Amino acid sequence: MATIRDVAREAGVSVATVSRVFGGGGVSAGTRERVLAASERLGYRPNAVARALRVEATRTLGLVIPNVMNPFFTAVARAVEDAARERGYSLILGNTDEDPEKEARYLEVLLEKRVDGIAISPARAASPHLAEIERAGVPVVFLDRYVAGVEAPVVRADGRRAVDELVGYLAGLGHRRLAIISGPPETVTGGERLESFLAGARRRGIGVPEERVAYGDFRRESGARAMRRLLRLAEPPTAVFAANNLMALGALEELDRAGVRVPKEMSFASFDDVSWFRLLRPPVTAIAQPIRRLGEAAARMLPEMVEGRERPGSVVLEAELVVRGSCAAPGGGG
Amino acid sequence: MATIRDVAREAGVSVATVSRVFGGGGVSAGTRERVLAASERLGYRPNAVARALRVEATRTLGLVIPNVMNPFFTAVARAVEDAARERGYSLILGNTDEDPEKEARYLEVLLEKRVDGIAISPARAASPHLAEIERAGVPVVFLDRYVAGVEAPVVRADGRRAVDELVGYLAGLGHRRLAIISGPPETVTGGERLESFLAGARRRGIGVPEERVAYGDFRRESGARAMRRLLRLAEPPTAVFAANNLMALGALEELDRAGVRVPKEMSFASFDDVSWFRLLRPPVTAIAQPIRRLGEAAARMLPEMVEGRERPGSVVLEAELVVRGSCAAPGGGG
DNA sequence: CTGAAAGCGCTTACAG
DNA sequence: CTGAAAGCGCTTACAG
Repeated sequence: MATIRDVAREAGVSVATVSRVFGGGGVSAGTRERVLAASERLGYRPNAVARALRVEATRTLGLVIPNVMNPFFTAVARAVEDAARERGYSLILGNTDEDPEKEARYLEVLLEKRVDGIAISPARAASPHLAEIERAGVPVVFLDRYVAGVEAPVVRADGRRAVDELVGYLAGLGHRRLAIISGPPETVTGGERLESFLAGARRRGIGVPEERVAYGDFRRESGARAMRRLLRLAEPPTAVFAANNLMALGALEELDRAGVRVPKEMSFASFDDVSWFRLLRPPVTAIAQPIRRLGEAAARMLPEMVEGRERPGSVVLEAELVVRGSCAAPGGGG
Repeated sequence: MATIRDVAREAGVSVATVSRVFGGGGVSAGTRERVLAASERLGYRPNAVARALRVEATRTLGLVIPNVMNPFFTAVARAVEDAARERGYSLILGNTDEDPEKEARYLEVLLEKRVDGIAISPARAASPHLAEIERAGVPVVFLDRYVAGVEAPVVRADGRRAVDELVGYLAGLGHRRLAIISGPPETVTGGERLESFLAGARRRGIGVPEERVAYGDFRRESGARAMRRLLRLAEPPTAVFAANNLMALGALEELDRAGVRVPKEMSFASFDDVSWFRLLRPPVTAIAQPIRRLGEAAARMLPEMVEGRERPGSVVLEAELVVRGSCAAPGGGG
């Protein structure tokens, strides 16, 4: 591929002049035209890696998320990507599969590739690489989850109030045997949803014995497994809350397979709302996160930090309970 | 951030030696240790952009898809990302929103960033930039869709047989008023699905008048709009086929909103299978693409081409009709 | 407005 | 095994 020198020679100018034509310096109209014509003839494309080396900025951002297959992250990714593109940044995508090892590898690569900033939803609450990144001065934004001890703004939805509200709703319906399919408690979101569920139940005089807390990993298969286990209990729950959309999918598939009727024989609700929840019979009661607003906030934040305009503060929005038809009074009393 | 010179000075060796330690040249055990210790102390991370400039390879691939929110592309992206990572490549993600302009901008950026290869599902059947990329010698593989005239392998599922089979199935059920919610006919997949649907109907003596061909853009909202239009027809169809998953979602929402009962009052089928189709009542009859195998094929291919081992041939797999419960005899004869 | 030159941080023949 | 030196393709003070 043609280089800036080829173009300079072809146009009869210096490489500095060619650089100015593409970089936006002052160049006379005639010269500019000759340079453009020459670069057209040669099919010249400025080499962004040479430029990045020189100006010490890659115009590239890293986005590290646990799972592209999760519609929540997919929607956030879309928003981030959109805002990044608009501001002239590219996005390197990293899918960690909730695996801290993979996450560590990705962070190393992003560091070596000298990305200008990183948006990350960390797999676990601790990460040595994140501390290194902080030291290296690379702007970081946490998405949905964060790790303590790292000075970086967080963009997330707080689900505690909505989960408490859900528990109240279930209690009001008459449920006393509540179960949760929890995410990993060591993640912020996993821990928060579990704790507010448990606390909400306790406050209402409802005990949730350990056997009715089933731990999953936020992925679909673990949701199915958890539901299978809950259904086999000597005293199965009358209402189950899945702590994210993917585990809800697995749990619903399992209910289907087992022929358990919702909400007649089992009430069900999910954290995260997904478009197809409304199409199910009954439509699924869920806790919706303001995804679009989250994505936009994250997307705006990173370029701001990169360009050093300011240190933005965290953005914490509220998740909302959306009552639909998947919960009813226990004991077939629907 | 520390550079290779800092490490060299700290370890009392030349930069060449430091480079060899990280690049895998022959270095004595003692020297290696001193270099590693020094780089540890300084928190050194090799600068991949300098390396890329020097070796003329970025170890970065571009992935350009029409829509991250489409579970099909999301699954393919995941497979590509996985295989890329395993082979030491990063992935720059580009979301075109089916917009040829956005696609063109992305391709320019990828070209300037000197990615080692590009996997793309083009928005339209023609693209001047793709020709330039070919000239530039950047390896390309087409995913799902391709543009004629560009010499690059394609990885896709051929849906023609399955669509024909679906039409036969519907005809066998007694349907004579067939409708299709088609994708843009100028895309390979849009055109192919529409044509095989029309041809299958014709061959069975069923005419599909123009008013029963509703064009969408492969996105959800267009599916809803199309279904709304079909329902308002003086002679509405008795069976509707949506040409992809997102338009199917929109169409199903519209059927729901209009209170049309499936399959009693309307038979419905979709191209693309999605996990939640099985959870609907009735479960949706669909044409499934072998996504995992497609993703794996694409993922394997690109690094192979980049490393110049060979020019792989195209991979065309077959889509499969999965009959479930959303189609029945017309006229409430379910 | 334009050009010569230094330098961004690496890798890699070449020599020893 | 180790080092000195050239060069990858740019940008940007500095001088004219």
